[in-house]
Amino acid sequence: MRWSEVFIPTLRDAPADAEAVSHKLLVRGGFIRQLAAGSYTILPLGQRVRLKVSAIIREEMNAIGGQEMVPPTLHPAEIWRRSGRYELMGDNLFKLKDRKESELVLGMTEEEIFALTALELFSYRDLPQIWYQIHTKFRDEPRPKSGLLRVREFTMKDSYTLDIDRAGLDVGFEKHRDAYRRIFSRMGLTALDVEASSGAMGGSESVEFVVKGDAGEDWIVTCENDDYRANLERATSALAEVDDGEPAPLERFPTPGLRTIKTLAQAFPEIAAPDRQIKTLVYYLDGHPVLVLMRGDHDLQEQKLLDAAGVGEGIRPGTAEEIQGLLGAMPGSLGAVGVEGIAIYADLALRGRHNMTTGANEDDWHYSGVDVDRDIATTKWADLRAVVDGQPCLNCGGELRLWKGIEVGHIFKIGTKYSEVFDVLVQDENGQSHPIQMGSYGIGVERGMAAVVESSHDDKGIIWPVSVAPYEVVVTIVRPDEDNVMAAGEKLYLDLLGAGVEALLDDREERPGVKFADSELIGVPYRVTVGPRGVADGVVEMTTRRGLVSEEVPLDQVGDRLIGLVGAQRHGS
RNA sequence: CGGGACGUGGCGCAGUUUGGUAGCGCGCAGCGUUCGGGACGCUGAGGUCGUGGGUUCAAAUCCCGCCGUCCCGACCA
Repeated sequence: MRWSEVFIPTLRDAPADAEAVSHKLLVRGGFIRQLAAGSYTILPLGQRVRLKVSAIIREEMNAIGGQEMVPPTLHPAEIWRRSGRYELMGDNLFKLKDRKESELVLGMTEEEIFALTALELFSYRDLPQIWYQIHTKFRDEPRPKSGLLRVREFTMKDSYTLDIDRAGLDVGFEKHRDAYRRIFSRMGLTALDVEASSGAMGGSESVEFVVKGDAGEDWIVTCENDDYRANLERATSALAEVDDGEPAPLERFPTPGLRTIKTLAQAFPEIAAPDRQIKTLVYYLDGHPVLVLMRGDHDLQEQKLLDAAGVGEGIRPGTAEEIQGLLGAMPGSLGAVGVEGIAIYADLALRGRHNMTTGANEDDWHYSGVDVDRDIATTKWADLRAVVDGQPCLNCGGELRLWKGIEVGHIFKIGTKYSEVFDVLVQDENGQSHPIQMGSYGIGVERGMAAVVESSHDDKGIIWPVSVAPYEVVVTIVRPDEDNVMAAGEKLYLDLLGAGVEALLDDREERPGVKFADSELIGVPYRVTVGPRGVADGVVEMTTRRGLVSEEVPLDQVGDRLIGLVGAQRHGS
């Protein structure tokens, strides 16, 4: 393409409120323009990148036996009601009505649709299957942000595995893990697969692919020795043994004005050190109150509570009034000793502990000598604790590190949730019917693009890897008005095109500085500068975008050099 | 949804406190001089000041409602 003829609206000024680097650079470089909150036009330059990302995904999905299809994104609400997700997804699901007042929804992930399609599978002989689509998803995000990183309409590759049994599901899951590793690596991303919470998707096990980056919204926990990695919503750490000493009797004692873990510990260091206290929190899960017990020096990880309770969303702390009505005391003097009729979730760190201190459900009174197993009617034990930076690794005792990441992919073992709802049954070799085991796997295409920019840029602009670059080479003509220069550049450009290299000819009537700056901003991996200074001597300057290193190359060799360089990197690594 | 901020040519902003009929930089068009790291001169085009109402002789400016966008919190590819 000739730059003078294509639509690449670069900007000198960044959008004022853009906060993520990728947002700024993609707007400035003329890749995207915002239409509304969380809604972007992908401009020609952006579309070239998007198509390359999609192509990589498609190749790798096909390589593991994936079959692409195109289901609708507009669905009857009825289908979502049947799976229970019409309610579960809450306001995140776009809902609308047609002219007949029939209720419709816009797909935000499509387990339901693929499960229905799978109704045409009847036998174990038909399995396994891997089906996928690459197209638009809608989510009514409460807060779109950071350009392409979080939007309301985006392209997702979602695939679904269908298997006769758990073993088959495990195989499909691992195939996806491998495919995802290759996809992200080919895109030039360093993505880590980490254990994650399954959230509203349902299912037993999930792994998230994350790319390190401050613009991300995920907190990731990894061990300094590299043998542990998990999402904070899921992560856990080793705990030092606590010696509780000889059991003492349960006793009430006055604690006037002591309402926090800290002040109580200071007043009664012997019996109320933070790790000797039981913190009692009141939460409402789907409208039902629960008591959540944590060790005094630990914080609750809310997602873990949701997972333990099997609740999709609908979590909130109780208000002071609710708590007063429920337990008869205000926060600061709460406890679960003797409490009945309310579900009690206790963190595993409290298991087997005695000589503990906790509120007595009367303002300004506490209990000491609490034996958790003896005195508290725990409904459910669970790991509810939020990991803190520096805690010891479960596997090796090394220090855990917390860092922010961008979730670029997520793979789930769903199991039979949807196949049971929609009666997707297949017969095994003995003629017995089983609900199909489903897996569900997603990659956000535009978010992936943004993640590449987040992790590959410098103060001049984007640095695209060849594998996803909008153009592979830009031929920059320094003086397009000088015929011999223009002719030399044009010949090189045509030679590159002829060899299959995606070249952009910067033939614009601009000063060299403008052209250099623009090509660096849009991140083309290689630039050849053709100017009067070199053409006279038969040389041009070849510049690699990463590091901006330049060298002089004879004009008659530069084409082959570039064809070789680009060809070697086009597939990604 | 809770908290904070903003809305003025295509982009970035000033003007609002103290009402007087809209300005700067970039970009854009024409001409000329320039041209290996974001040039310069001259000329010019382009604005319902988000929107509806109110106050006033007079509103970008003051008051009220609405809409939109961004940032901080709870959700996700």
